[in-house]
Amino acid sequence: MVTIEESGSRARTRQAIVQAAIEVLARNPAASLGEIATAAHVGRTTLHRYFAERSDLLAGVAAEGVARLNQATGRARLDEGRGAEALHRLCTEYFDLGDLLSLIFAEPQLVSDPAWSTQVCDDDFHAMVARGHADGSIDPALPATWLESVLWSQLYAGWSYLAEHDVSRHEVLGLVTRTIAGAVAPRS
Amino acid sequence: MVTIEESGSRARTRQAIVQAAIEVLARNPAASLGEIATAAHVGRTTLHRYFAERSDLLAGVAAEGVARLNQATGRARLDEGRGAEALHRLCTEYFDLGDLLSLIFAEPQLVSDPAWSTQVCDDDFHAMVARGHADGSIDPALPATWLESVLWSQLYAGWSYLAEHDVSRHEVLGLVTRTIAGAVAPRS
DNA sequence: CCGCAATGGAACACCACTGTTCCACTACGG
DNA sequence: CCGTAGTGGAACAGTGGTGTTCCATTGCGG
Repeated sequence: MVTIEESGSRARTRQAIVQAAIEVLARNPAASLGEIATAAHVGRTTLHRYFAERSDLLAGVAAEGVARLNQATGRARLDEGRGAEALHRLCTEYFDLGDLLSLIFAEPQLVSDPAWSTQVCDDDFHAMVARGHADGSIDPALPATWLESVLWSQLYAGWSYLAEHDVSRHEVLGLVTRTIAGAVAPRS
Repeated sequence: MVTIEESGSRARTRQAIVQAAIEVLARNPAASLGEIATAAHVGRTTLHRYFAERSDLLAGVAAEGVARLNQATGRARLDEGRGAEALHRLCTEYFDLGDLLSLIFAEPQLVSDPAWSTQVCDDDFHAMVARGHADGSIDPALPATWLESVLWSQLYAGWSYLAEHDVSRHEVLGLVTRTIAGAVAPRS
C-alpha cells in the first residue's frame, strides 16, 4: 500500500494525526483542521506537512477506516457456523470499532471514498446471510442488503445509547446482539 | 405559541422557508443560507428578514419538527391495545415524517434545542413499553430507553435503505416493522 | 391611483478557516 | 560537535459564508 517508506517518527506522527481526526470528526464532522491538530498534540503546520489539503486527510482517514473494518471482518470468520451465529460474531467485532462507527454515520460521504470499494465485507456478508436463510437461522423475508442496514443502524444505536445513558459497554453490546438476534430470527 | 399574528402572506413565506430548510439541511447539514433561500424560492435578504441569524432559523426548524412529531405521536394512540401493537402504530406514523427523520440524524444537536423538551412522546412511550412488558408482547429484557434508540435507528435504516436501493416506500415500511416486531418479541 | 407591505438584488464589512511561506527551535545520529 | 530531520509559531493572502444596509420593484387593498 505505502510506496515510500517513512521513518518511525514520521509514521508515528502520521498515525497520531489520523487517530485524532477520527476522534474529533466523529464528534463534529465540521471540525476545523486546527482542532484536529490540537487533539493530535501537533502544530497545524505539521498537519499540513503530512496532509496538504483537508481532502488528503479525509482520504487518509478513509483508508484507515477500511483497514480496521477489514481486520474486524476477518476476525468474525463469516464462513464458519450457522448464519445467525456468524452475524452475531460480526456484530461483536464491529461494535469494538468505537469512534469509527460514529464517524461513519457522521460523515456518510466518507463511505463513498474510492478506497471504500476495496472493502472485504460485502460478498462474504451476502454469502453469510444466504447460508442463514438456508440453515433456518435467519428470517428469509429479510434480504441481505436490508440486514446490512439493520446491522449498521443497530451499532449506531448502541453507541449513541452508550453516550447518553449510564451503562457499561458490555451491557450495551448485550442489548444490541439480543435485539439483532430477535430481529433476524425466523417467525414462529 | 406565536405571540404576534402575521399576515397570511408572511405566514406562508415563513412556512416555505422552514420547509425548504428541513429538506436542504436533511441532505446537507452544512448547507449555506443561500442554498436554503434558493430552495425556498426566496431571496437571501428575505430569509434574513424572517430569521435574523442562522440560529434563529434552526430554532424555527426545531419548533416545526417538535410540532410534527407531536402530531404523529398523537395519531399513534399509544395508550390503546397491547404494547407491541402501539409500538407498531408509532413506527408507522414516524416513518411518514420523511425528511424530518433524516434531519434529526444529520443534526443531532437539533434535538438538544430547548423546544424539544416540550415533546409529548417520552412519558407516553415509557408507559406503552411498560404495558408491553406486562402484557407479554414486549421482551422484558429490553428497557424503554433502549427501545427508543432502536425505534429511531430503524427508522433511519429504513430511509437510508429507501435512498440507496430501488424499493417502494411501502416495502421498506414492511421491512422496518417486521424487523422491529421481531426485535421486541419475547424470546421463545 | 396612492400607499404600504413584501420582496429581491447589489454592495459592504466581518469573520473563520484554509493553504502557504518563512524562520527558529529541538533532538538525535554520525 | 555539527548537520539534518522533525517540528511549531507567526504571518500572510485568499475564500466563502454571514449579517447588514440601501434601493428598486411588485402587488394588492382602500
